[in-house]
Amino acid sequence: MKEFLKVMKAASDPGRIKILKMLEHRVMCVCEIHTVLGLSQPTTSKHLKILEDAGLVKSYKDGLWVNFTLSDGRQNPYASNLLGNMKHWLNEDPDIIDLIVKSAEADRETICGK
Amino acid sequence: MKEFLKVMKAASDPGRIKILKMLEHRVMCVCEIHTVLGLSQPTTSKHLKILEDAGLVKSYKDGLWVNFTLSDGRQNPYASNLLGNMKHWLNEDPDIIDLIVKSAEADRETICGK
DNA sequence: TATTAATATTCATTAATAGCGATTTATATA
DNA sequence: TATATAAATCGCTATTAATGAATATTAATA
Repeated sequence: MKEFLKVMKAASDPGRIKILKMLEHRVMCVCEIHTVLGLSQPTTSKHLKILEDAGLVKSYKDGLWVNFTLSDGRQNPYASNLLGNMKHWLNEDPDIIDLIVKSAEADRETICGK
Repeated sequence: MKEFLKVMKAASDPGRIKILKMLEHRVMCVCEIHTVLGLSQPTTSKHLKILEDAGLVKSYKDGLWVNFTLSDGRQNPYASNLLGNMKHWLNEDPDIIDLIVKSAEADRETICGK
């Protein structure tokens, strides 16, 4: 029950859903995500932690960057199921469409170094 | 996005998940649900409203009683999908097993009239 | 080793949610 | 019409969650 609720709660925030939708298209680092999302870096970092704890995303370091990708979902069946469904959900949502465009343009080299 | 989040939020509370699992087995009125769940009648009523707003359950009146059943999910694809999955989720959870036993024994005629 | 850069953590503030007692509403019936 | 009963709503408190500024941590590099 706890694992299930963790996934549902993780999926209950618009910012976190936007992160999942962006990660469907490509790997992103924290500063790309927070810039595209328009949320502060700490807030974004916390959202990512919640998603990771729920088994929805995973991360790996690359120098100073921390890259996030969608989880393969082998650990958590609820997370796996949600990720599978999400792929054909919200693709017509105007906010999501806009976000995907922006995230495609976002480049850590130009965005993060400022 | 709003409809999706509504379903995820509705599914983020243990009491509401318990309600859904009980309704998989039979129709129940508010007083049966609140008694079996051990939550107050107002709290239970509010949970049911949240579930109904999310398209997860529906209700119909029968005299003084209000009966709740799982929604057929025709209105909301997210709700429909969740209800379908829920049927094979959490069935081994000890709390849920216990709850189903209790809900099977609960009878509005003896419980509610007190 | 000192510095810079990306991310994580801490902290304080505000907003949202769960909970229940008291009350109201709606329906049935004496 | 008066009464009883089931459920919904109101008012309030306590807990949880989201947010960002400030700070700490970690890793690369001058």
